[in-house]
Order: sequence, then structure tokens, then C-alpha cells
Amino acid sequence: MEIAAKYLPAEIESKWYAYWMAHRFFHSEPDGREPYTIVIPPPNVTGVLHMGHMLNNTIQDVLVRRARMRGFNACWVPGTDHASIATEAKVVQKLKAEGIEKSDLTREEFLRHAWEWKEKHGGIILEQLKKLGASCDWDRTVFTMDPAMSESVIRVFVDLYNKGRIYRGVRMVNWDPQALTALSDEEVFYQETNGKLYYLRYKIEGSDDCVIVATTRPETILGDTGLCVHPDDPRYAALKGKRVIVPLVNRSVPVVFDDYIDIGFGTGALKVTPAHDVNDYMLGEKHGLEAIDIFNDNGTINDRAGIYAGMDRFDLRERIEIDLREAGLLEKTEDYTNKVGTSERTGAVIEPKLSMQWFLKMEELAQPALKAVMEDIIRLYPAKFKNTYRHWMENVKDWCVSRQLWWGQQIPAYYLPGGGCVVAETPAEALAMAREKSGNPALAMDDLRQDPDVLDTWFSSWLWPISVFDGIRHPNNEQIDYYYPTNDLVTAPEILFFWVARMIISGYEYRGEMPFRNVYLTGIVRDKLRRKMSKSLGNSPDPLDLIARYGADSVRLAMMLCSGAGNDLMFDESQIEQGRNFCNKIWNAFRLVKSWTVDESSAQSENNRIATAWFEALFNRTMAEAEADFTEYRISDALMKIYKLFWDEFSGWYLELVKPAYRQPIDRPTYDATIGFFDRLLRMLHPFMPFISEEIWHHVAERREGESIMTSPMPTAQRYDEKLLERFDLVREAITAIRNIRKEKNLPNRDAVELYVKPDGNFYPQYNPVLEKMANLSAVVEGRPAGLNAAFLIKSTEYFVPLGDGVNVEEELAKLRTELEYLQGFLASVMKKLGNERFVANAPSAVVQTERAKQADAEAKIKAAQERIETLSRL
RNA sequence: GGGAGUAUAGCUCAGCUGGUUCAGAGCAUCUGCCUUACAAGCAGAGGGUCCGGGGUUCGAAUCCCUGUGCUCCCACCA
Repeated sequence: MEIAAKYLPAEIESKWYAYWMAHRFFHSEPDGREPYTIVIPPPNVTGVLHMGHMLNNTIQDVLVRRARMRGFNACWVPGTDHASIATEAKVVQKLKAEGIEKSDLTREEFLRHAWEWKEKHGGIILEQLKKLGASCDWDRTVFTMDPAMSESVIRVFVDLYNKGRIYRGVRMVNWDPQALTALSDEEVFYQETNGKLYYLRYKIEGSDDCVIVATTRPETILGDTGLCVHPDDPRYAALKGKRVIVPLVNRSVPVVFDDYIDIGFGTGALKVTPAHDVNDYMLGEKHGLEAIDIFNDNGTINDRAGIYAGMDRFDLRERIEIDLREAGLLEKTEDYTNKVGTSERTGAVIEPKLSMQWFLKMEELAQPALKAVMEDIIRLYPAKFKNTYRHWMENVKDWCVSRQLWWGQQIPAYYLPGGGCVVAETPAEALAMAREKSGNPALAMDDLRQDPDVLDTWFSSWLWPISVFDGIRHPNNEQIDYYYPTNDLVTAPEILFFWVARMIISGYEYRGEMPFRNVYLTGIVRDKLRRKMSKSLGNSPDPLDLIARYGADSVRLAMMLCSGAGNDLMFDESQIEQGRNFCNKIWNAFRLVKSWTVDESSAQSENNRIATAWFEALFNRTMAEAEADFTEYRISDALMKIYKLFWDEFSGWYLELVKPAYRQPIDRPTYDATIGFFDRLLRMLHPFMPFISEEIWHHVAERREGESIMTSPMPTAQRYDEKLLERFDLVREAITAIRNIRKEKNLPNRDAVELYVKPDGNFYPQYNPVLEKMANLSAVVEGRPAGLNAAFLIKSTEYFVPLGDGVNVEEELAKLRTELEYLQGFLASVMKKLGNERFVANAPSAVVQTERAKQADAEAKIKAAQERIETLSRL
């Protein structure tokens, strides 16, 4: 059969993915085996695959496939996140393009559009994961707004409310006066804006003196309820107990003292407008100042601002400036640039606005979660994130769980007509509670008003490892009992707090147990300029395009090769080329082996016997090293070792060693050993490169229908002959040295040369067949050649390659002398160390031993060099 | 402003409790080779003030102090 000289992934990938799906290899159900569970960090339901997903999901797939091959009942639960902010924004945008404003729709109408959008786009990202080769149990696909999920979320909210952990409180939100909605911090852009700093005069009550206050927003004086200065500021010491008059408004407000104030900024005096600035709000809380909200939701001024009512906020600023100037209350203005928050959606300038929000008390809940990580019950990889984690958990703030959106789980709080509210899982329960609470049995559902806000998206995803197994609603079901706690979580460090920490908290609160044992924190995928890859920058390649051009295995390999845990990944397409080249290498190694014919009668040659024994040992050593890497989640290191094992050792040395001459057959034992090695190598590679390994695995031996490399057992490290590996390395050194001589002396590779050896304890003649084949020797002769020669030393063994004419004796001598000089210097440094009594006394004996060995080694080499100089000089 | 991390070859990184795997790997570069599996390859080679400055020690890439650069998280300055 003709086999393509280059690996062509496209057909092979779709063929095998379909095969895996048809045989339900990804599916898991509880059984007698030990489970291995990963829950996917659910991607945004309306998102598309980006490079971060590629990295993240490749790692998960490597872990899952490896666990599956190691005999675990592996279960990787996929799903998507409703991502209320991002999805709602997209739906709003889409509707806008159709000429529909969100404000024109009822909540129900809007949600219908949103669900439609979700149905249309929600599956895309999961389909993309399949292209990558992800072995998720697709039968278990979950969406954070599935009825069961939402029910779990609501149940938890009610439970926490009943436990007294959820409360309502006031908080500043970013208000978009154009979209008439609150925005999350992520949706606010801070832009450098040229504005003015206004210096206003506040009259001190009962005096003609003034305090000058600098502000960028003079219009907010309408909401001023205080003036604040630093307690240690000598300029304002006299203001103790005084009140000042707000300009134009003529309101008398107290002067308060707080070390929040930056004495050096402006005049060191701050006007306090609790309703319109976050910091002012904090000051107001602290000092008991009233909050006067002067804005309507659309950014115009409300009735509390007296004569200015109805004006737009920017018109008001100009108007106020004029009025202040006329009243002589404006000291001066200065040009000033500051950062102004604007809406990502509408571009409107954000108005900080007070609003009622729902909060979850965190401090107590956080304790078990803090402890679990600090005591390594849950391990973070890399461990450096423990510090960051601790810092956050020790200073955890209450979690604002309400969002002013429609897409998400609506908060199950119902307000009574006469004030007060009830919190219940269902409207029916709420009604019953409301009737009881109000003492009005006639109360109807329509009399209750449900809180319009939805829950923060993280409030559903923090339950993810439990809720995907329905463990909130049915805490003792078979699934959760079997799969929980999960094993590994793979995610980005950016969401360590938002998501990981909170999952740990909910795990302890709702299962009394950690949600996962290990957290692998990936790096961030950046471009060559170290910029984070993002859609807005347009610097992210399309992952599907990369897969189409290079194959999924190449892309997976590229992601894995350069991504130690927690290290950012500087993405460059050349890395994928490296992956593709490796695929090609594997492919061609397979082509070579496939081309061999077997001679059943001939016995295994000595050369082949050594080769197979050597590779057997090397395979086991590498396997053991890779296993050790895996236990520490050093996945890139493990891959690099396997990569080198295949490319350098198997292809470069082993195959070259056993490769028969052109069109010559190979003996049966060697052929079988080679196929066996290939089989095991493919299985080692499979978690990283599932497609090509499956394809070739089906070619290297006869397989039955339904067999798959992904369900075959992962080889395990066996005991191996270390001595053999050490000795073989000496042979390889000799071969490299001979190749060097050939290159230096221009001895063509195809011309066989003789090798002379002065055998000693470090020379093993049984390996001569290897030497002969790999270095193309005509013979290995004991002793020293008569004429001119090139020599080298390996350990204590001297080797010589006889040379014809054309050797420059002077050049050789010069080279030897510099080498001798270096050796003598080296010996001197070793002797100095050994001559230091404190070193000999204090250093561990092993260290002293190695120094003595260095000494002996150097002395031997010096002796050999001197001898050669003598012989050469005589010529 | 508060906190954390990091600095090693041109690039991306290993280097664990100080001591022969102490200066490493992969990629890139350079030099030979179209050698019947693979030029997406083979064989070789070069490349470093381990960020600067102090200290501890017989001994420091490794531990301590300090300066500088970069990155991230949180809070964002009237």
C-alpha cells in the first residue's frame, strides 16, 4: 500500500472522532472502578473558541485521556455558562441591529429573544471543542440555566438567606444613563479625558472666611452633604466643629475629619457627595452624612435639585459654572485630565449611583476554604498562587450577588405591597409566606413584586462541581456520591477568586468537602508582543483555522510544549510548525517500519539484540521520569521527554541501528520488538496527540473493530538496566566524537574508517557492532595506530582514528596544548578546593568524593594529553 | 495607592532542601550534507556578568537586604 510521504490530518481526525463517539468511549457511568473526574470551566454559551480555550481544554483532555488509559473511570463533564452580562449585551446588540430596543420589550419578550439566540449559538463552542479532540462525556452536557441548574441556584440562595448569610445593602453601581442599566466593572472603560478642575468657595458658617474645594464635577454640589479635611492638616485645624455653606445651594453641611484625605491634592479639602461617588459614600457612611441623589435615571436632574430640575447633567455643569462665577463663588479653574468611566455599550459617561443590592456574607464561609488550601488538602499548581489566594481569602469582602439584568436567575425575593419582602423557592411558597407575614390571606400573586434583578453569573458557576451532578437538589444521588469530589480543575489564574475560591467555599458549605483535589492554573496566552490575546485587539488567530491548516494534534502539541503551569504562553505560529513537524516525524517513522519485510528464518544479530535491550531500558527510564512529571503536573516536561524519546532516541538512534540495508529483510524478533516499541510509544503519546496516535496504532498491528488506543492501557515504567544505559552512552559519545573527526578532517561518511582503542575498564567491546554501524567503521582494532591519527578520550579510554596524509601536526599540537592548559587550570581549582581544610571538614563527604573523582579524572586526561604531545612532537 | 509574582542563551523556559546532571532543554541561528522513512529531514557547532549593588557561607543562579525592570490582582484619587 502506498502511504503519503506527509501526514495529512484532516480526514483522519474526523474519522477517529466519529469512531470514538460511535463507540461511546467518552461516556462514563458509576461503576466499580475508581473515578477520575474533571468538570470543564464552562465557556460562555455564546462565545467562540479562543486560544485560551485551546490551551485549557488541551490540558484537560491530556489529563482525562491519560487517566482513562490508566484504568480510571474517567469522566469529563462539559457545559456552558449563561454569562449574563456578556450574553445579554450580545442579545441587546443583535436586537438593536434589527431596530429593537431592549426598553421596548417586556422581560418575557426579551428573554424569549435571548433563549432563541442561545439555541442558535449555544452549541458552537462545544462543536469546536470536538474539533480539538476533547473527550468530554457529551451526554452530560450542562448549561447553567438548565431548569435543574437554575433550581439549584435558587435553592442555594434561599438557603443562604434563611441562614442569615444573605442581606440587602446599599452599594455604588456604574449607571449607564443612556442604556438605563447598571454595568459591571468590566463593562466600564476608563478613558483619559481633558476636563477642568474647579475651585469652589465654601463659606464657613458664622464667618466671612471660605474654604476652597477643588472638584471636577461642580454640578454635584447639589448633592453635597459634607466637607472633609485631613485631621492633621494645620490649614484646617480651625474648622473643628464648624459647618460650611454649599455654594448656590446654601445648604449648611458639617465639616468632618478623615485621614482618607490626601493633604497634597487640590486644596486638601474634599466636598462630600455620598450619593454620587464611591469614596464619598464611604465617608458619608462613616461620618453619618446624608446621601442626596440629584439625578434621574436618564441623567437629567431631579426635583431635589430645586431650580435646576429637568436639566441634563452636562448642561447643568456649564450652567453651574456660570452661576458660580456670577455669584463670586468660583475661585478659579484649571485644566485637568482625569480618567472618566464610559459605557462599553453606549459610550455614555458612567454615573456612579447608589442602589440596593443583595450581598452574601463571606467571612465565615471563607474559613474552611482558606484552610483547605493552606493545608494542601487542595493543591494549587503552581503553588505560588497560595499566597495570592490567602491574601484574598483573609481580606474577603461580602459578595454582591445581584445584577441589574434580565438574562439569568431572577432573585427569588418578593416585595409585599405594604413593604417588606419574602424569599422563597417558588412563587406559590412566596405567596403563602407573604400572606402569613402581612396577615392578609386575600393577598394575590399580582400584589407581590418579584425583585427584578438576576443573580451574578458566578452565583451559578460557584456550584458547578456539585450542580452538574445534581448534588444540590439531591445531595445523596448516586452520581454525586461517585464523582464528587472531582480530581483536577484546570483554569486560568485570573479567575482564581471569582470562581475557584468560591467553588471551594460552596463545596464545603454544601458537601462538607472540597470540590476538587488539584487546581492547575494555566498561563495566559499572549502574542509575541506580550499582549493578551483578545478579540478587541484582533491579535488572536482563529483556532479552527489553525486546526484546519496544521491538524489538531499539531495545535495541541504547540500549546503543551511551551506552557508550564502558571507561565504565560507567548504564542507564535512557529510553535505549531514544530507540532506539525513532530507529527510528520512520527508518520515517517511509521512508514519506515511499515516498509520492512520480515525474514522468519534469520536469528537476531548481536547489533539488534543490543539495540532492543537498550531501547527497552531507555523506554522504561523515560516512562518513569514522565510519570514523576505528571504527579507534579509538570505536563510540558513530561511531553518534552516523550518528544525526545520518540524523535532523538527512537527515530534517531534505535531505528537507525536496526534499520536493515535497502530492500533487505529484518529478523522476526527485532521486527516484533520494534512494533512493540512503536505501540507503547503511541500510547504514551496518545493523551497529547490523540488522532495521529490512533491512526498509526491501527496500522502497526491488526486491530479488531471497536478497539481503540484510547481504551488501551497506558504502559507503566518497569525496572530497567541502568548499567546498560550508562555503557551505551559511552558508545554514543564515541560515535559523536568520530562523526566530529570526520567532519573536521573531511572524511566522507560513506567511506568506512578504522577505529583503534586502548581498552580499559570503561570500554565494552560487546558494543562494537553498534560503533561500527553508527560510525561506519570497517573495524575496531585494539591498540594504537602507527601513523598520524586523530584521538579522543572518553572517560579514561583512548580512541584513535587513523588519518592518511594532510594532517597538520602543528595545528594538532596547538590544540592539544590549549586543552592541556585548560585541564591544568581545572585541576588547580579542584586541588585548591581540596586543600581548603574548612571545605574538607564542612562539606558532605559525597561532595568531597566527587571533587576527588574530578581530580583523578583530570590527572588521567592530563597524562594522556602529555603523551600525545610527546608522540606528535616526535613525528 | 495596597498586595503578589517574576528577572537564567536571540526567544520560551528547567534548574527541588546552597556542593558534577552547575551553568541546562526546546525552538531559533550558523556550518556541512538531496545518505532509499522523513529537507516538515540528517550530522555537527557557536551562543550566558544567571537584572544591578551589597551581605551570609569553606562554597551562592540558589538564602538575606537593597535598587531597577516587567507582569498580574484589588482599590482607583477629589
